[in-house]
Amino acid sequence: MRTAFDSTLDLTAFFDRDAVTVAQELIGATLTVEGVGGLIVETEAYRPEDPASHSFRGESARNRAMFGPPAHAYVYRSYGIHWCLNFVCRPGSAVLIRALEPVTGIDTMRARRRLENPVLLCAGPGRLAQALGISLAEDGASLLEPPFSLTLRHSVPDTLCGPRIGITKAIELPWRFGLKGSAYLSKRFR
DNA sequence: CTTTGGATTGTCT
DNA sequence: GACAATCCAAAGA
Repeated sequence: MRTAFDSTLDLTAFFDRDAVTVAQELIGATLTVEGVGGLIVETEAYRPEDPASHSFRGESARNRAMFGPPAHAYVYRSYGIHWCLNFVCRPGSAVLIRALEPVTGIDTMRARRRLENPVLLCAGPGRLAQALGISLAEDGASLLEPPFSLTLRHSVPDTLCGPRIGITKAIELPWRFGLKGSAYLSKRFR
Protein backbone atom coordinates (compact mmCIF):
# COMPACT_ATOMS: atom_id res chain seq x y z
CA MET A 1 0.00 0.00 0.00
CA ARG A 2 1.20 3.47 -0.89
CA THR A 3 -0.08 6.83 0.10
CA ALA A 4 -2.36 8.08 -2.64
CA PHE A 5 -3.80 11.38 -3.65
CA ASP A 6 -5.66 13.11 -0.83
CA SER A 7 -9.23 12.35 -1.79
CA THR A 8 -10.51 15.19 0.38
CA LEU A 9 -9.34 17.43 -2.47
CA ASP A 10 -11.70 17.78 -5.37
CA LEU A 11 -11.67 15.55 -8.43
CA THR A 12 -10.71 18.38 -10.75
CA ALA A 13 -7.39 18.72 -8.94
CA PHE A 14 -6.95 14.95 -8.94
CA PHE A 15 -7.28 14.81 -12.73
CA ASP A 16 -5.26 17.95 -13.44
CA ARG A 17 -2.02 15.93 -13.27
CA ASP A 18 0.06 13.59 -15.36
CA ALA A 19 -2.11 10.87 -16.94
CA VAL A 20 0.28 8.08 -15.96
CA THR A 21 0.03 9.03 -12.29
CA VAL A 22 -3.73 9.38 -12.50
CA ALA A 23 -4.07 6.03 -14.28
CA GLN A 24 -2.27 4.22 -11.48
CA GLU A 25 -4.11 6.02 -8.68
CA LEU A 26 -7.52 5.29 -10.23
CA ILE A 27 -7.05 1.57 -9.56
CA GLY A 28 -9.47 0.61 -6.82
CA ALA A 29 -11.66 3.71 -7.22
CA THR A 30 -15.43 3.26 -7.41
CA LEU A 31 -17.15 4.33 -10.64
CA THR A 32 -20.89 4.24 -11.23
CA VAL A 33 -23.09 5.58 -14.03
CA GLU A 34 -26.68 6.00 -12.89
CA GLY A 35 -25.88 3.67 -10.03
CA VAL A 36 -24.43 0.95 -12.25
CA GLY A 37 -20.74 0.22 -11.80
CA GLY A 38 -18.03 -1.04 -9.47
CA LEU A 39 -14.29 -0.96 -8.81
CA ILE A 40 -11.88 0.22 -11.49
CA VAL A 41 -9.37 -2.62 -11.92
CA GLU A 42 -7.61 -1.70 -15.18
CA THR A 43 -6.57 1.58 -16.84
CA GLU A 44 -4.25 2.94 -19.51
CA ALA A 45 -2.64 6.37 -19.82
CA TYR A 46 -2.46 8.39 -23.07
CA ARG A 47 -0.51 11.62 -23.42
CA PRO A 48 -0.21 14.35 -26.10
CA GLU A 49 3.37 13.54 -27.10
CA ASP A 50 2.44 9.86 -27.30
CA PRO A 51 2.12 8.48 -30.88
CA ALA A 52 -0.55 6.01 -29.72
CA SER A 53 -2.76 8.79 -28.39
CA HIS A 54 -5.72 10.22 -30.28
CA SER A 55 -4.43 13.66 -29.25
CA PHE A 56 -1.01 13.15 -30.87
CA ARG A 57 -1.87 15.18 -33.99
CA GLY A 58 -3.71 17.90 -32.17
CA GLU A 59 -7.34 18.73 -31.58
CA SER A 60 -10.09 17.42 -33.87
CA ALA A 61 -13.85 16.98 -33.74
CA ARG A 62 -13.49 13.49 -32.30
CA ASN A 63 -10.94 14.20 -29.59
CA ARG A 64 -12.16 17.67 -28.58
CA ALA A 65 -12.99 16.55 -25.03
CA MET A 66 -9.35 15.50 -24.51
CA PHE A 67 -8.38 19.15 -24.81
CA GLY A 68 -11.17 20.38 -22.56
CA PRO A 69 -11.15 20.68 -18.76
CA PRO A 70 -9.94 17.78 -16.60
CA ALA A 71 -12.35 15.49 -14.76
CA HIS A 72 -14.56 15.15 -17.84
CA ALA A 73 -15.36 12.14 -20.02
CA TYR A 74 -13.87 11.49 -23.46
CA VAL A 75 -15.88 8.87 -25.34
CA TYR A 76 -14.87 7.56 -28.77
CA ARG A 77 -16.03 4.87 -31.17
CA SER A 78 -13.66 1.93 -31.45
CA TYR A 79 -13.47 -0.20 -34.60
CA GLY A 80 -16.76 1.32 -35.71
CA ILE A 81 -18.59 -0.84 -33.20
CA HIS A 82 -17.78 -0.18 -29.57
CA TRP A 83 -17.70 2.87 -27.29
CA CYS A 84 -14.73 3.45 -25.02
CA LEU A 85 -14.68 5.65 -21.90
CA ASN A 86 -11.75 7.87 -20.91
CA PHE A 87 -11.22 10.35 -18.10
CA VAL A 88 -9.60 13.59 -19.22
CA CYS A 89 -6.51 14.73 -17.32
CA ARG A 90 -4.30 17.61 -18.42
CA PRO A 91 -4.97 18.94 -21.95
CA GLY A 92 -4.37 16.25 -24.56
CA SER A 93 -4.06 13.49 -21.99
CA ALA A 94 -6.57 10.98 -20.70
CA VAL A 95 -6.98 7.64 -18.95
CA LEU A 96 -8.79 4.81 -20.73
CA ILE A 97 -10.98 2.83 -18.32
CA ARG A 98 -10.39 -0.76 -19.45
CA ALA A 99 -12.01 -2.99 -16.83
CA LEU A 100 -14.27 -2.91 -13.80
CA GLU A 101 -15.19 -5.31 -11.05
CA PRO A 102 -19.00 -5.15 -11.10
CA VAL A 103 -20.53 -4.23 -7.73
CA THR A 104 -23.85 -2.44 -8.22
CA GLY A 105 -26.50 -2.72 -10.94
CA ILE A 106 -25.19 -6.10 -12.03
CA ASP A 107 -28.58 -7.16 -13.37
CA THR A 108 -28.69 -4.02 -15.50
CA MET A 109 -25.25 -4.86 -16.85
CA ARG A 110 -26.35 -8.42 -17.60
CA ALA A 111 -29.37 -7.14 -19.52
CA ARG A 112 -27.32 -4.65 -21.54
CA ARG A 113 -24.62 -7.22 -22.32
CA ARG A 114 -27.00 -10.20 -22.66
CA LEU A 115 -24.51 -12.15 -20.65
CA GLU A 116 -24.64 -13.83 -17.24
CA ASN A 117 -20.95 -14.24 -16.39
CA PRO A 118 -19.95 -11.31 -14.13
CA VAL A 119 -16.27 -11.82 -14.97
CA LEU A 120 -16.91 -10.81 -18.60
CA LEU A 121 -19.39 -7.98 -18.00
CA CYS A 122 -16.76 -5.22 -17.86
CA ALA A 123 -13.50 -6.95 -18.87
CA GLY A 124 -12.40 -4.64 -21.69
CA PRO A 125 -13.16 -1.04 -22.66
CA GLY A 126 -15.93 -1.89 -25.15
CA ARG A 127 -17.63 -4.30 -22.78
CA LEU A 128 -17.37 -1.85 -19.91
CA ALA A 129 -18.96 0.97 -21.90
CA GLN A 130 -21.79 -1.30 -23.00
CA ALA A 131 -22.42 -2.53 -19.44
CA LEU A 132 -22.48 1.03 -18.08
CA GLY A 133 -24.65 2.39 -20.89
CA ILE A 134 -21.95 4.76 -22.17
CA SER A 135 -22.27 6.33 -25.62
CA LEU A 136 -21.42 9.57 -27.40
CA ALA A 137 -24.04 11.25 -25.22
CA GLU A 138 -21.52 11.15 -22.36
CA ASP A 139 -18.66 12.61 -24.42
CA GLY A 140 -17.49 15.80 -22.72
CA ALA A 141 -19.67 15.31 -19.64
CA SER A 142 -18.36 16.23 -16.20
CA LEU A 143 -17.40 13.35 -13.93
CA LEU A 144 -18.48 15.42 -10.91
CA GLU A 145 -22.15 15.33 -11.84
CA PRO A 146 -24.82 12.75 -12.57
CA PRO A 147 -24.99 10.29 -14.15
CA PHE A 148 -21.39 9.83 -13.04
CA SER A 149 -20.22 9.10 -9.53
CA LEU A 150 -16.54 8.61 -8.82
CA THR A 151 -15.09 7.88 -5.39
CA LEU A 152 -11.34 7.64 -4.90
CA ARG A 153 -9.69 5.36 -2.40
CA HIS A 154 -7.70 6.77 0.48
CA SER A 155 -4.84 4.48 -0.43
CA VAL A 156 -4.09 2.75 -3.71
CA PRO A 157 -3.87 -1.06 -3.54
CA ASP A 158 -1.00 -3.05 -5.05
CA THR A 159 -1.02 -2.52 -8.80
CA LEU A 160 0.48 -4.26 -11.79
CA CYS A 161 1.96 -2.38 -14.72
CA GLY A 162 2.79 -3.32 -18.29
CA PRO A 163 2.54 -2.37 -21.99
CA ARG A 164 -0.77 -1.09 -23.32
CA ILE A 165 -3.14 -3.36 -25.24
CA GLY A 166 -4.06 -3.29 -28.92
CA ILE A 167 -1.81 -0.45 -30.08
CA THR A 168 0.88 -0.49 -32.77
CA LYS A 169 2.81 2.65 -31.82
CA ALA A 170 4.80 3.21 -28.62
CA ILE A 171 4.05 -0.39 -27.72
CA GLU A 172 6.87 -0.55 -25.20
CA LEU A 173 5.62 2.12 -22.79
CA PRO A 174 4.41 0.51 -19.52
CA TRP A 175 1.37 2.71 -19.15
CA ARG A 176 -1.23 0.02 -18.45
CA PHE A 177 -2.17 -0.54 -14.81
CA GLY A 178 -4.17 -3.25 -13.09
CA LEU A 179 -5.33 -4.34 -9.67
CA LYS A 180 -3.02 -7.10 -8.50
CA GLY A 181 -4.83 -10.44 -8.20
CA SER A 182 -8.08 -9.20 -9.76
CA ALA A 183 -10.18 -11.74 -11.65
CA TYR A 184 -11.83 -8.97 -13.67
CA LEU A 185 -8.92 -7.83 -15.88
CA SER A 186 -9.32 -7.79 -19.68
CA LYS A 187 -5.98 -9.57 -20.11
CA ARG A 188 -3.22 -10.96 -17.93
CA PHE A 189 -0.21 -8.86 -17.04
CA ARG A 190 3.22 -10.32 -17.68
C1' DC B 1 -10.82 11.94 -54.09
C1' DT B 2 -9.70 6.63 -52.49
C1' DT B 3 -7.57 3.52 -49.38
C1' DT B 4 -6.08 1.99 -45.02
C1' DG B 5 -6.39 0.57 -40.52
C1' DG B 6 -7.69 1.01 -35.62
C1' DA B 7 -6.97 2.49 -27.49
C1' DT B 8 -12.21 -4.30 -29.79
C1' DT B 9 -15.03 -8.22 -29.35
C1' DG B 10 -17.71 -12.40 -30.49
C1' DT B 11 -17.75 -16.50 -33.10
C1' DC B 12 -15.87 -20.16 -35.44
C1' DT B 13 -12.04 -23.70 -36.28
C1' DG C 1 -5.51 -19.00 -33.47
C1' DA C 2 -8.14 -16.64 -37.38
C1' DC C 3 -11.37 -13.41 -38.87
C1' DA C 4 -15.61 -10.62 -39.62
C1' DA C 5 -18.33 -6.74 -38.02
C1' DT C 6 -18.72 -1.61 -39.17
C1' DC C 7 -17.58 3.40 -38.75
C1' DC C 8 -14.67 7.09 -39.68
C1' DA C 9 -10.16 9.60 -39.08
C1' DA C 10 -5.87 9.65 -41.16
C1' DA C 11 -2.92 8.94 -44.89
C1' DG C 12 -2.00 8.50 -49.65
C1' DA C 13 -2.55 9.81 -54.62
